[in-house]
Amino acid sequence: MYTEQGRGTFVGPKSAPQSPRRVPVYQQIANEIIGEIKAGAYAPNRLIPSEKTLEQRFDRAPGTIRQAVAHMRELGWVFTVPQKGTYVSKPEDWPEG
Amino acid sequence: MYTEQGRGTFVGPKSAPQSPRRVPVYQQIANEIIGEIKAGAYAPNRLIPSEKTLEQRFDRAPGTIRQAVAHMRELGWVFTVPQKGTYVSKPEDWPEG
DNA sequence: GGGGATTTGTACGTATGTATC
DNA sequence: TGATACATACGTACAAATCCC
Repeated sequence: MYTEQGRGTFVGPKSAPQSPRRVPVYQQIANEIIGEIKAGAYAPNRLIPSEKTLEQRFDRAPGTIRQAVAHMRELGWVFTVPQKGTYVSKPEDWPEG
Repeated sequence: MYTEQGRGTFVGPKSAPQSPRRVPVYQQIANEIIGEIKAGAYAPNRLIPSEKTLEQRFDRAPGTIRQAVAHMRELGWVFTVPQKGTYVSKPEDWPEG
């Protein structure tokens, strides 16, 4: 049973047996970079590769790369300083820990 | 004096006399809709116009409208249910109050 | 159940602006 | 000055979930 704001309360699983639902490309890219951050490839307060560089590495359109970076930003893994670059957040700002 | 995470601490104004910096179109659109929400044009837990409708109303590209909606979402004015639409948040979730 | 319309989500590619170095 | 880097804005296409007959 769950509630959807403004629509009422419903009974039953929200999406059947949790459909596998494909993972968007931008999330796959984000996950890969996050893995590298956790592995220590990019240190806290240090720049990750530029969006341009990531475009080439993943061979994806600018918008897709921007979405990936935005996703990591929302999760707290990185922060961006305009016209400078995107930095790895302090570990205490990382999710689940 | 101010600090930029990862770069150090600096003295002086960050951008001279705080340049007026133009307001992006997506924020202008968001501000206009937020004004209408505050004015009661769209009630809490009710749908705001679809992105398609907003495109026509503001005569802007889809991406710009999506950014405007995303902006309102980040600020807490609305929430989106995929494939259903974007709803006005409960007033207690609105910013500054 | 079927089919179509609606609506948001994802992804592409391009151009230009603006701040930083 | 020039190169780099992110921000904004445009337009297009298709996917996927929902809703309404």
